[in-house]
Amino acid sequence: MKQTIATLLSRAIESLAGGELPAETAGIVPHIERTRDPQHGDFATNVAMSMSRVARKSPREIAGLIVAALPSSELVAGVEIAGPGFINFRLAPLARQEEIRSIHATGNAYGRNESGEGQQVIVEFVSANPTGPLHVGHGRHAAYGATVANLLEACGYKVHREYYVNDAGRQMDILAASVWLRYLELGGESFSFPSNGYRGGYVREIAAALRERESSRLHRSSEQVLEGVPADAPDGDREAHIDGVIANMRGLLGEADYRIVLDGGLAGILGDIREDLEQFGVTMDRWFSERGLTESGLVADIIEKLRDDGLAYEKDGALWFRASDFGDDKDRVLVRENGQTTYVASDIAYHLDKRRRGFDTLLDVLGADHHGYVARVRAGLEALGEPGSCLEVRMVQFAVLYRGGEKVQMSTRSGDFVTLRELREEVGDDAARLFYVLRSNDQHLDFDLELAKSRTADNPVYYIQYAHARICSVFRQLHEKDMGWSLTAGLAALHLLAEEHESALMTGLSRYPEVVELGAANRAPQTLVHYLRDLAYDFHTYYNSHTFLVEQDDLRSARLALISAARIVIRNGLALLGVSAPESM
RNA sequence: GCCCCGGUAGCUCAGUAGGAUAGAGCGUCCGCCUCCUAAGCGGAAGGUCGCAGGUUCGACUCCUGCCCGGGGCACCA
Repeated sequence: MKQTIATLLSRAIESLAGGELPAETAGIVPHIERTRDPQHGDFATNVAMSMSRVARKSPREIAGLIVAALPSSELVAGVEIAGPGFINFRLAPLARQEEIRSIHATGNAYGRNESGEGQQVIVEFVSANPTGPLHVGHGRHAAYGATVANLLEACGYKVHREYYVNDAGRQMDILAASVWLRYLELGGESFSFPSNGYRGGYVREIAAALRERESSRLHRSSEQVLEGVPADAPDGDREAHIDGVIANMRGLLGEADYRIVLDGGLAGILGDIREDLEQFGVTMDRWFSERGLTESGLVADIIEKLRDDGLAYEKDGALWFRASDFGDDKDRVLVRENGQTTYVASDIAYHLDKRRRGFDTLLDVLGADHHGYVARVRAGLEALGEPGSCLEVRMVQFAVLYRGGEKVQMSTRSGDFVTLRELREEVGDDAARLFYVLRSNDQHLDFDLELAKSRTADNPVYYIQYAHARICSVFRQLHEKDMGWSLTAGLAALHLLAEEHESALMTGLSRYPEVVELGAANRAPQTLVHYLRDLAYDFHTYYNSHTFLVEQDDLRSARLALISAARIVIRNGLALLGVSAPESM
């Protein structure tokens, strides 16, 4: 619909450019928006005001020229110049009727568009360290990333969803040690568990599975494990303590068996995360292993390249990347004094790999606490000859759970944190998916558990779903009352729908494609949620003021054609959000 | 100290490239079920868009400074 107006305007401007308006105005793409006040019609453009400087004419004068040059259209009922130079368009009822026909004709594809022009975008999100189950913060990343990916896909982008698995580094060694120690406990050993180890119940489960597979083959005595290990906190140093345990473990088991324990822990946790996400409606196209990046030699390659290009230097026994030459605050270590590469090196290699796989846009969804990471990865990409602008980062602020006005405490220590799985079980997947994207990603989220569970109008999930269920219910009533209807007849009789509530609902429906496009362009799923709430409102008001199942055949069919169009749009919108559209509630 | 996010109605938040009289939900107050689901609908009250400058025909929106809240500034990831 908006497109129709855009086309008319462009034609008018083209015909004027080089004549009554300067030639430069030909290329101007008019900005068109919905009016806020119905008195101003349906759409408005400020194009006359924005070109007044170039055209050296007053906005109202330009508006007059454009309006005069506008091709006539049966979809536009009126055009007027208002205020400082707005051009307002009032749509003919036919335009809204055509949109309802279009909804029925395109069905599940209604709202999809090609604004993405087939650009390849990789959306990396969640990417939580595989050291334990996902918690509620990751849930927001999952819901946000998945919804943005869905929106982009609906706009014709080629989307790839990816989870970067940090399966290298010290925290994996700590995980391996934690699993092994629990395994030893199951074999009858007793000792105090390292304060720095992973204490969650899931570690015991993984240890039990390891026991199942390996029996007592990997058993060693606690004396052997703790031999020469510095004391743990509070008396000693917890880091030194766990490192000592890890070192002994590697020595006692040998590298192959050490790897068996570590991989068992990794596989157990990743399996859990994957299942959790899939049940949450979030499916990754690929789980990209950090370790694989090192093993393939890419990390070594980029380090060598940077060194060869003079973009890395030795200092204090480490190898530093000149990140500050590329806009970062300071230079970054690529290779530590101990010879190990850093996560910065892996991250740069990883993002270069994304580019090599052909992605135009690298969209990273990161926690607010990772914003410092952006400058160094971008610096790395630029140093390797890639445009820094290909990296787009969206921050997700923290989510805080509330239960009846009380903040729910979350602590990652001691393993009593609230997991995503617990949240999903408590409020349900639909409520969780929608609540997570209810607010802008830039905004801290207060997640009210009681509200998410409540079955009242306050709860946007139920409010929207209820509109869908109600429409389905009307069709069930239709059959119970033994009345009939015909979509063809209904679409032919749409001109009968002249009530205020009816045109409001039609206008609401016709906005959907614009909302999808805008939501994708701004990576802003909350736009879609707010829209669906408004649309549900338009429906509920209509429902309350008019009976659909009337005796008059053509009117009944027209109304049912309208509400079934609403059903299609609600269903499509909820699908993008990953929320179900129940037929009854 | 530097960097990132936020500050809009009592509360939680929207606000599309700078546009016309700043919106929604909740809460508060007043109404509506012999009728397709009251998980709903109608109405009312409620604002110095953190503060101060600047840019222009026009600023919640852009720029500068300041105040408040959250987060980050590792040879951890």
